Amino acid sequence: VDVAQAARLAPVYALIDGNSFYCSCERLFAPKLARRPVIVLSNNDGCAVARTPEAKALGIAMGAPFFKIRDLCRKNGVAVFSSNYTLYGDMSRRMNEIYHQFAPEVEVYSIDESFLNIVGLARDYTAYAQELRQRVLRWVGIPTCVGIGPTKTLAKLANRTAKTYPELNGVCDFTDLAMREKYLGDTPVGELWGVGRASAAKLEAIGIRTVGELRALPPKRARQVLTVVGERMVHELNGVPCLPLEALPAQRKGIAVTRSFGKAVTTLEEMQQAVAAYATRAAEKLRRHRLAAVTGFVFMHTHAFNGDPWSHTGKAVEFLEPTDDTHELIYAATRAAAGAWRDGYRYAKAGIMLTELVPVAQVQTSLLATLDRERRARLMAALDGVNSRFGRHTLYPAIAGHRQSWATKFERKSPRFTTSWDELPVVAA
DNA sequence: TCTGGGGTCCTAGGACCC
DNA sequence: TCTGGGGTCCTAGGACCC
Repeated sequence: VDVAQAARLAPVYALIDGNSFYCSCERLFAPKLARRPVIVLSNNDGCAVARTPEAKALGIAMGAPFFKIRDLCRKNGVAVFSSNYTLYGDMSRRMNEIYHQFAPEVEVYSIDESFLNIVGLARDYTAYAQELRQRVLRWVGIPTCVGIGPTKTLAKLANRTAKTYPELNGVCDFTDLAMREKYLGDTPVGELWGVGRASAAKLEAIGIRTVGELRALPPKRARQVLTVVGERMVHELNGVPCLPLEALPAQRKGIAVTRSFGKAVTTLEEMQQAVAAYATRAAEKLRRHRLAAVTGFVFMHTHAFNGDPWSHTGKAVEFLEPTDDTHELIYAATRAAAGAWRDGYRYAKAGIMLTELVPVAQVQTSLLATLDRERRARLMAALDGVNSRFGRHTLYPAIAGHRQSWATKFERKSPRFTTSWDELPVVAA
């Protein structure tokens, strides 16, 4: 294959994603669950965020609160897991390694979806995609589907089609006009990538219900109804690419660490402990991305669900110099938490959002700064080094707390089978 | 009498994605 | 008792600049 020549051709996008990805990761290490319904819960064991087809068939909706479906799950033998992001992240990394063997340009779109530009890499794109699926299944163990198209939007639709129609065997190619004719037209417009509830209602109001009808809309009209986003959509549906493959991730614009509490927080001391722990995590993320924060925001709020009085408060944080220093972030965040705190509420959630970020390499230092930045940076490097070698929570600031009464719930979490020596799977033979 | 044109930056809010 | 977290992009309007 002449990769340089292929790159000059109009792109052919392949979108590959894991089937019920989080559930498939759990099944991989629990083969007994192969035919049983499986769901994975959100943080704090709150809602169902991943379901196998067997679980969907029981009527478990995306986002269903777990306490409402607990009985249903027990009666039907549904295997229920907390989110295990370490495990899912590692499986995702392995899958993307394989994608790079199949295509020179790969865009990691989400933890379980990647776009590949496969133009010119095969005579028969469907066969190529099947080969890719087989290798991922054999080497990583995760079942996938692939959608192919001349634009990302069509590849997305093709992927959905591959999942919907079993006779396609997991691959659908929309560079093939006959395939588009056969499967595309009657798809409800709300299924389209980028059309949510609000846009679907606007389209409905002008009599557009299906993808086929939207495709026939004049682009200028689409712009009137759905701004430039709608205009791009119509072009993409007609095979004119407007969304390029982004192989290099763009610089992050914000970093957030926000969590629901496992148990309501009612004292400022606990709140500051939680906020310090979140600031610690935020600082780790900053350093991993080689970014420093200039401004941010600490917030806390109650839950209206159970009749608790409503309170949403927050306070800005600002740094004299951009920083990625854990202790500087903790100091600012705990002070902001004290400023935002109001007595007498049962807080259910808090977080820190860092909003203005600059690359560490471009930090403008202040004449007034008093910190010894170089020593601080060495300390942070040592901290990260220890935690990377011995596990994330080996070394942490005392204020972030050893006993965390408010800690987010993960009561049904599987082991980190592939990333922790203590949690390796045991095989009996 | 005649009163421009073109641009940036910031913010808030809405919408959407996985 | 129990309802997630972390992102991006677009628009409109105001302030400001030359």
